[in-house]
Amino acid sequence: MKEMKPAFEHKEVEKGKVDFWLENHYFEANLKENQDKPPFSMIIPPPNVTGKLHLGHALDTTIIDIICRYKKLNGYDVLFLPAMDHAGIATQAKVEEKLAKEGKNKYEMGRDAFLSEAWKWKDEYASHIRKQWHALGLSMDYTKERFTLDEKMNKVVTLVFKTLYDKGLIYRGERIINWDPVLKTALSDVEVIYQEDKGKFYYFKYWLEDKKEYLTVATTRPETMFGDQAVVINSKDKRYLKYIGKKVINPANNQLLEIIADDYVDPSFGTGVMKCTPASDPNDFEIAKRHNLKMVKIMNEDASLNENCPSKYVGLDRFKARDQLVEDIKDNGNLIKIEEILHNVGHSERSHSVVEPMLSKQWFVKMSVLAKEVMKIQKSKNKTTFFPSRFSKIFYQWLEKTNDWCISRQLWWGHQIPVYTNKKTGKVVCSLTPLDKEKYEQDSDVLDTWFSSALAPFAFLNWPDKNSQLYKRFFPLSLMSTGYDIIFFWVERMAIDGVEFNSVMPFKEVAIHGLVRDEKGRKMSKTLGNGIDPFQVIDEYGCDVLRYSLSTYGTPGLDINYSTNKIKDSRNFLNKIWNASRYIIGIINNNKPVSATKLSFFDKWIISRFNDTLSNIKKNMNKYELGQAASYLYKFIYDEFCSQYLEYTKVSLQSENKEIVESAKYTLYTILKDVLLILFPFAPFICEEIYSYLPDEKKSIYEESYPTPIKISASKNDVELALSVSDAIKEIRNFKSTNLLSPNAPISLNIEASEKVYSQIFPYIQRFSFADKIIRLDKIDAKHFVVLPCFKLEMISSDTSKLEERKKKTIENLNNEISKCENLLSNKGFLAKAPKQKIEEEKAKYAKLKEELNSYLK
RNA sequence: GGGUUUAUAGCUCAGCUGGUUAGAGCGUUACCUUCACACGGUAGAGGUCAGCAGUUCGAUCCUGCUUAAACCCACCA
Repeated sequence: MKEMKPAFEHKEVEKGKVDFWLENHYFEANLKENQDKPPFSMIIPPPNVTGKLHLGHALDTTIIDIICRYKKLNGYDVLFLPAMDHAGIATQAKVEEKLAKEGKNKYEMGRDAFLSEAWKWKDEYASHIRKQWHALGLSMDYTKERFTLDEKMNKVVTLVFKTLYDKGLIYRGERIINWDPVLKTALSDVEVIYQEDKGKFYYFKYWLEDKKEYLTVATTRPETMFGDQAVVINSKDKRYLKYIGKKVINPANNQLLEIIADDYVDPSFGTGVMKCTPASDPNDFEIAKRHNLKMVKIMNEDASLNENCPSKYVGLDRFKARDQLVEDIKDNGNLIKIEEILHNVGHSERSHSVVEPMLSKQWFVKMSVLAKEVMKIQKSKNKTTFFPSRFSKIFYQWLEKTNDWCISRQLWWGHQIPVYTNKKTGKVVCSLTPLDKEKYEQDSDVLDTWFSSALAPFAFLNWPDKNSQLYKRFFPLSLMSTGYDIIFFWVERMAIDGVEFNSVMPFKEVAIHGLVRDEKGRKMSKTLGNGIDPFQVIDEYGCDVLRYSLSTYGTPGLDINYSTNKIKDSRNFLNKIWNASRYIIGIINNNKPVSATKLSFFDKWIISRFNDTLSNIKKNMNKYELGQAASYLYKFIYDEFCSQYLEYTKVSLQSENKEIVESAKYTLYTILKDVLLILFPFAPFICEEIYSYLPDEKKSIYEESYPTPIKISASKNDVELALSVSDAIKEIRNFKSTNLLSPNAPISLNIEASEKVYSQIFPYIQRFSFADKIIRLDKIDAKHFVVLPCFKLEMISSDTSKLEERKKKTIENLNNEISKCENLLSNKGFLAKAPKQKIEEEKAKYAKLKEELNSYLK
């Protein structure tokens, strides 16, 4: 028989475990032998194939893995499906970056050659990610891995696109979109991050034609003045009414602009006079539509100025052009002032460049129509439940006001839009299959990455094949677990497509978690250098420690401040379990105890504590309150099982009565095994390892099922006796400590108890008090003693001052409590209105306190 | 402007639909190299539950306001 090491050594424990689980198909769903089990399904939020997984991924996947393992132990046929996301923009940017280092350029290479480079990249990173999944101990069904850009997915995407297109829910239109001038693509609204930037507010003179008067117009983006088509005032703004219909000179290019009235303008903002640049601002665009203004684009794809601007500026970058123009206007005497301001500026989520609102022809999904269906379901009893519930509101409110979704991207890496234009006739066709390249030209754009990941809950289960085993058995998903940061990106869109194509929400429940931050609550970032690499934690402390520390120190929906402190705490805890197990396994000595005919009161006490703990843990696991569940487990294992029970069994194990010894062994063994099963979802490696040392058990802890309450009832007397002994030992230790006596200093004790009680408690008191003399009395006749539920204890000492203090304090506390009770019980309102049970409890408490106090005063 | 969250021990956080002597870990003090564990043990110290009102027999918990912090959405040129 192999021996357990004296400390938990993670590398040795983890070695070969994942392979062992894989070989035995423990991660696989939908196996024949599990067909009669109820299904439970989740998918991983597919990580981007752009690089290493970070701590956020580790948190996300650990939570899901814990839930899946828990469900599996509880008799479910669990599908935990792995997948990766092609991450259009992000991956293309990385591949381009890599090519640039090699001196290559995508335009020179051409689309096909570039895509083959991208696929190489994908293959490389996908294999990295798979290794990392294993390192994280994720029990996903690796035989069912999916990728958002594989061929099967392309068919689904095309079908979904065409269906929506035919229904008129996808359309092409020319509108102001968010343009990323670095990546040279359109972005959706959610891909734009607004942040408060320092900027300048420039005030210019717009002279009237007669050059006698001017209007003051302020702008933050002077370079857009080349696209100005009008100057706008509010029709109720008396200051400017007289100018309506007149013309002013654009100081940027000397063109005449008509002064028009539109109620969009806020008279109280700035000067109340606004310039209108229809092709560079969404609000100006709307005004222009109302007034039939021309829409002149003034920028190229890279946000340099185009030929619609004076030749001096053509080709200049927007910010250089801005400075140049301001200089030039200043030289002409038309600059009034420049104000420093803080304003919200949109940045690209990927390139971080300043987003340029720009007129552009793009593809859109009509969200309002689709969102309504989801809202309808969310108001019905078929709604998806959110944990914590407040996210349901956030989810719903977004649906209420979401704008159309810009889904086309000017990239190559992604699902190409299945729309073709007849080269001769110009007729536009959406087709499920590619059309003849001679006759048709396919739209060169690809779809937003989220367009495909939105289909994941059903597409990954082989939809549209509705007869597919996976789809039939596992859709809708039982639970979706993800961070609150991608509710809008992903959860909303999954709901929208899920409902449109399946008529039900694609997941029954959603559990939202927070983000991982550093110990001071700051975001982890490269620039701050405060990031923690999960794989370094695994290397140093082990996967179980990472998993335990990530999943148990947080509250659902709130951010977790992660620190080495938490890592070490987790390591210490797991080491504690390791050692307790080592101790128990040593006692068991390869003979599985089977009978419990003579349980001691401590055995019964720990069993009742275990049953309570189990019930609390289950309650919280079922609400996905992992931290809460783990804290019940921690308290039980550390304080009750290890610190107390394990110590107390040292008495019963030495008994000459074999039944008593066997019963203690039985209790130790049974609880150890059950505790391992409860801990297993959190820390699978160490639990599987310890389990392998248990005699006569199954091949793997994976073949066990979740613990049920241990069917041995403890009476109130057993529990009180256990608590009395615990308290007595604590009192003695406290006495020694406060008197600066060493813990094993001899002491003489008198105990007032019945013969029966005394015989039960004596061996415990003796062993843990190191008493050299204990005498049982019918009545303690001393000044200083301690009152316990089952007996009284007198510590004999030459210096009783500390005992006196202690007793005084105890009596004081009792008196405080008693007066609280008295106040409550004499309160007429309380007696009239409080629930009867509460009143009874309070009376009982009062009686007990009073009795205890009397015992001291007698 | 709209919305959400947070405020509990020196630090990081629990407190499970209102009644507890308000808890844990780290840190800290004293003691212990006791035969599972120094990645340990024992015993302590440490809290006006941000503030003010209200509801209630009773509020850390519910409501309102105030203060402080974080986040999300929308956005004014």
